[in-house]
Amino acid sequence: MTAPRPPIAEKPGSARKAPRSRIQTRNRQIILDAALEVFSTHGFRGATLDQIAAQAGLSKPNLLYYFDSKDAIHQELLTRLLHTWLDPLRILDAQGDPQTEIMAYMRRKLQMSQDFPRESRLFANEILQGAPRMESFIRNDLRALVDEKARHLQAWADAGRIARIDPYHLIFSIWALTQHYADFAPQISMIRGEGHDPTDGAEVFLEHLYTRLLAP
Amino acid sequence: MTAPRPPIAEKPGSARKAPRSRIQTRNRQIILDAALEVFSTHGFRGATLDQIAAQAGLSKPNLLYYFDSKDAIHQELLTRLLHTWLDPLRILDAQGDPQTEIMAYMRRKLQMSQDFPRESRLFANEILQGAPRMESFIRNDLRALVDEKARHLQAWADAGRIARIDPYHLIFSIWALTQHYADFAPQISMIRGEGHDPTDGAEVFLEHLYTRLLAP
DNA sequence: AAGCTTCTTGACTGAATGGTCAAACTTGAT
DNA sequence: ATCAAGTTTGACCATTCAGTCAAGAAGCTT
Repeated sequence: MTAPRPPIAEKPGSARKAPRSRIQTRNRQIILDAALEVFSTHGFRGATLDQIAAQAGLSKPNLLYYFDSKDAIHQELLTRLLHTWLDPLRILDAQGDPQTEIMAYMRRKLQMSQDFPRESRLFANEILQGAPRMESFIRNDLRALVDEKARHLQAWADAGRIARIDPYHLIFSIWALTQHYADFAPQISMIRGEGHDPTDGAEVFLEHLYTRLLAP
Repeated sequence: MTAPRPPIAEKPGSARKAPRSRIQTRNRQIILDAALEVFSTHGFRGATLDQIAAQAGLSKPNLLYYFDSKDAIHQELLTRLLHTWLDPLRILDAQGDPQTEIMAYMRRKLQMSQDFPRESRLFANEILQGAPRMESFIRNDLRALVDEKARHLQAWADAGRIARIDPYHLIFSIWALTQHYADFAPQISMIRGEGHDPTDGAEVFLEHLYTRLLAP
């Protein structure tokens, strides 16, 4: 019944690894940057293509020349984000010194909150929505990594090298404390006065906190 | 030019303190409950009246019989939320025992995360959007309260009754840690397995943490 | 400069959205 | 039972939204 349709030249945004021209690389990046801004503040459903187009300084049809759909832009952002999201924890070394390692992990996460607040908000927005687009990532990749690192933390606690605390809650506490400085930055600014950087004093405080928490 | 328009009977949703029938009280509550569910997961712009109407089991025009607009529903939710949001901190007593007071504050906040996760997510969503609808609340009410309590904490620290830590970051840490269990509950569930309550073990962990952090 | 490809956009479409309205249905006081 | 007030909704409207398309503009290669 269905007539065999002739092969159609793929749009550059499409799946296949099409070689990308300078213009494509540049404009895709501009679009992703604009989309990150909009998605991270309004969530997926609250963001509009017109808004992203305006932010990017491109026309809406032009966005859809580079990406197949609103969904595709969002998906690309998430993919790129999740690819690097695990890195700070992955680096945590079971062979290293417990306090140094955990402290360094905390510092890496805090640094990410300072350097990539929009990515942090994008992630937060997804979780608030129930994480429908990240479920498999969290259930598989993230969970496996956390389980592994939690075993190391537990081993350190058992060996008396750090205090006897629940390793999962230790990890959650680092996520909570560091991401708070990115996700709740407006609140912090309004309370502390617009003068400060929201993270002013955070590193000192968190070092103090984890030094005391971890001491065996 | 404009003809003087006759006084119009106000809709029940309108501003003035109209006396409310049983049906009104009941349906307004049903609507607010449904709206809280929807707004807290999708944010203001991502939520639709149809979705709220479906959740409430009412027709869309019926929603707008009880509230003037989508905005009015959201505003009412925020007003109710902010009215009670400060209470746990307000109770903190400068005359009491420092450790007991701070610990009790942390426990009250954690309890609120368990009891009112949707309210917590609504708040988080607003902050992620830059807090446009809560700016004056944060800049005035919240800031004044935090400043006041921070002075008490500072006095305690100066008197050597708790450790010398930045009082603002101490408060932020309590917000971050307790709200994380509400706002990031899906992530926690997916990592720990659906069996647990996300807040399992949280109280013990946080008590341990603040005991060690606060000790002079 | 010619000719081909890549890029850009104005004008459009169908569906969704916030909101209106008049007519119909309930409720409660008499 | 009656009637006015309170409540509910189907049909509708203007706007916004994601996405399409054909035609034109800009790059690239020769």
